[in-house]
Amino acid sequence: MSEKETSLPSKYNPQDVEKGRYQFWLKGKFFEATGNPNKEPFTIVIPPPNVTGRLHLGHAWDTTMQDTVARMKRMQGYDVLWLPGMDHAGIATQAVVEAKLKEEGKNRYDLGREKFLEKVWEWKEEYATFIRSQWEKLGLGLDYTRERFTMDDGLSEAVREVFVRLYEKGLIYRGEYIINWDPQTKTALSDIEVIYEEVQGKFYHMHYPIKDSDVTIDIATTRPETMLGDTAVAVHPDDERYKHLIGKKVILPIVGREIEIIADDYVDQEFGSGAVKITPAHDPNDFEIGNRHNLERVLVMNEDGTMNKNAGKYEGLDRFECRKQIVKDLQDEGVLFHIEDHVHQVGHSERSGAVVEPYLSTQWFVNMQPLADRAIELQKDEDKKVNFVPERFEQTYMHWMENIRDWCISRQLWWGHRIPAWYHKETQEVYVGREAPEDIENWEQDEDVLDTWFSSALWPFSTMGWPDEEAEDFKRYFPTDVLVTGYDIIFFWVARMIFQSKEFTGQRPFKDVLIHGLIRDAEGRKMSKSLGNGVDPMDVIDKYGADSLRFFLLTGSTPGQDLRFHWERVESTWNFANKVWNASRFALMNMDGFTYEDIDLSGDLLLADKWILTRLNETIKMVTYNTNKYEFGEAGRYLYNFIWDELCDWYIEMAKLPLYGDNEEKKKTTRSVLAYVFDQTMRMLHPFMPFITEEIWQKLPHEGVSITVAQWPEVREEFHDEQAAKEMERLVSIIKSVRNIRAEVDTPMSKEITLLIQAKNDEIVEELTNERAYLERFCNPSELVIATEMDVPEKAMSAVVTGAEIFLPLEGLIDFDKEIERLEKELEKWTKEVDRVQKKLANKGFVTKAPKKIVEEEKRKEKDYLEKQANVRERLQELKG
RNA sequence: GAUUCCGUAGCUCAGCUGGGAGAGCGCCACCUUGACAGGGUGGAGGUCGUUGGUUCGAGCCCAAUCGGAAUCACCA
Repeated sequence: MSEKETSLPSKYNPQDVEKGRYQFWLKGKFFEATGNPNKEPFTIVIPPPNVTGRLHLGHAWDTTMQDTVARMKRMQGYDVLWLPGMDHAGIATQAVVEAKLKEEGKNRYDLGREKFLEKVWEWKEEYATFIRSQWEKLGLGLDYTRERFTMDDGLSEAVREVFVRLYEKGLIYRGEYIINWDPQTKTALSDIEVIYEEVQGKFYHMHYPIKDSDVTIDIATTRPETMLGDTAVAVHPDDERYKHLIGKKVILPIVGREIEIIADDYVDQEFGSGAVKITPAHDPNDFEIGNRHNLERVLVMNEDGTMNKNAGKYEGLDRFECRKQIVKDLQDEGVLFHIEDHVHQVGHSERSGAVVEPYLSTQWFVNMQPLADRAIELQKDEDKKVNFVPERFEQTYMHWMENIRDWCISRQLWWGHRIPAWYHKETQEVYVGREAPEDIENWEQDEDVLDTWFSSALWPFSTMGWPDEEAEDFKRYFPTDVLVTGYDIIFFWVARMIFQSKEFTGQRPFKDVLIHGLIRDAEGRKMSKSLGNGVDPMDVIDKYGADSLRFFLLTGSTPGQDLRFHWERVESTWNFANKVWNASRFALMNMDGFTYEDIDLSGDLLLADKWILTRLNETIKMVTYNTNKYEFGEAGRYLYNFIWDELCDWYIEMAKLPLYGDNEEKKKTTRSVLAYVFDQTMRMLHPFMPFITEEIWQKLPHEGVSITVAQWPEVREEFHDEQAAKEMERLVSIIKSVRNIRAEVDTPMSKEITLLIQAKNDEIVEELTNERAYLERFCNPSELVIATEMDVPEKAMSAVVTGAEIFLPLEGLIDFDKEIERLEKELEKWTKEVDRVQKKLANKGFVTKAPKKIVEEEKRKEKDYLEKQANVRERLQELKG
């Protein structure tokens, strides 16, 4: 083994530790899937971030969880493929590039389609580089040899393949329907891209005059400007109030158009006046009614939300300006007779925030029902279904699938996968195909592109070479093992991946899907640009290091819950990292020249050694178990407690005894245990804090080139020592009691005291005598007596532990009244415990029905408590007497 | 209207498919012990929202109820 630097600076500095480490990993190709046939594959595909900008804390959280799983699996010997990539994010990306153009006083039409797309590609390259550098800072073990982009050739081929196949099966169709129109970005949206918000609006009540009569019919609306497109008034067929009017004509005010009063079951007699204006071109329900009654569809708006020529004198006005005008005019004409406040839900575009307009338009749709049915069916097979973690999200998913609506997939954008449909210039014939038609000069391709999510839905298999089903990666790494994402995109993405995967590969896209929540600010608000409360993960890393950020994210919440960001909590994880650092520093300081080959655990182990190895076993068990269940918080807590409380506070303190002593044999054993425990601990901590653990591990006696490919710790039964655990417990109780009494009488550790330990039997005397050195180190006695029988001085403080009583003769320091008071409290405590246990044991139901193990445990406790109670009582009587 | 989540120490949250209430931060007292003063030791602080039920036993299961949040669907 070559000579190496074994010392560490006294302060943990994440910048120094993390610098260059990622390059070392990449150079070693530790993150590249090997394809090794002797290893079992384990696959994760990254949820591709949008190429619109910086990664936020949500990405950091999401990817850290994936990295943690991937790193553990890699160490466990799997051939791990964690595939990186990015999403072209149609609307979002086009919007930012257009915004940039606007700054230059241009728009996309000035450039033209081709030039504009060149600009977007430039933007994409810039941000892809930026995103990769952020992944690097987070320490993500990604296989860059397989990085993908949703608009790569291969992925685009997959998109066309899926489109064509669905079209050929009749599952994709084109038609004129009411869709959600965003007048700002001038594109159609799918239903889930519309966010409904409660808005304080108005409810306008109007009289529509009935032709050839002096009566009117009252109707109400929240969007009075749409009345320009009314082509009927509908009432319920059974409504006694209106039955006689059915078939009569109404003169549409302002417009003067004659429209019919029709009867339709859809109308709710109870709501409003029971009569509804019907605008088939601007309302989905009215559209349906219009179809049933063969009504004319009158579109009154342009694509940008201004009124068109059908609006007559209102032509050119913005829809909201038109509303104001028309309200005024209707009032003047006496048609509009009442306006009331009305709170209702108004749809807004997820991307632009604009009020969405229900709008008649020709678009492409996916006929969802058959696909959804198959996805629902999939969940019925326990071995083939997608396992949601936490389980409850499966219900959310299923509910959506069971109430599925057709998916509008065309978008009036330029950035994205252009729809593979061509229209014959003369015959208007439609051609859908993987390639353009041969006599291309006679055809025109559809101008529109596909919804971004159409390509993301194929991500788990399009990235692996599909539609080539013989592609090696596809055969080996698909289906993937786990997908990690937030609950906010279950519908957008998770659900769509599942039905597309089922349809095209016949399989689930991933075995597990781990759903996490949202990151919020310290007050619990969503982080958003408008609030300006966002925290840049790179700022956190600059301040506290990636390891601290990661550990905070992993341990900050439980699966499915939201996570609040608190700087103080990141700081406290930094403290933990610093603790790990300094404990390792101590270990290294005592390991000069010690090599991995020198580790020898076969010698005589001291109590502390046996105990820490037992605790290590337990920790390995719990960390592995919980990480496998994606319970990173629990796993992290086991690591934290083991390292801080057991390893640092007890083991290291106890190890100082042999390390600072002159028994070379014992020193070597302790060094072995230290080296072994630190090695194993660093490995376990590595998926959580990759940088610091690699740094320390490299300096520890170790074997292998990188901790990233070191073997994951295994429980070693030969190290499990129940007896040592018990003895350690007694020892710790004694030490803590002494500390307590010292605190009570204000006697710091530096002052020596006399310590008398009266053990219950000879075995315990022997046991404690063996551990005498520890007692001396931790209690600092001038005199230490351990015996079964002894003259107990009257003037002494005392305490009881299991199997022994301790006395500290502290003449002059003791306030006897206070000591009696303290012991009485103690007695009360044990009496209470005894009562509780005895009551439990006297309960026949408990003894007969509770598991044996529990009953035995209670019996053992009863014995222990009775003994302690008796000892305290006796002592109290002595003092009083 | 349907569904879901949350309510536990001053604050932020854990609590492992029911078996004696935990952590971090904050607070109080003490400690310059040779890895760490961003440390150590000791301590205070909780009717586990409320009420019922199931059970030998409930923070955990069931029902109801109060309060907070989210998602979906909505009547013009």
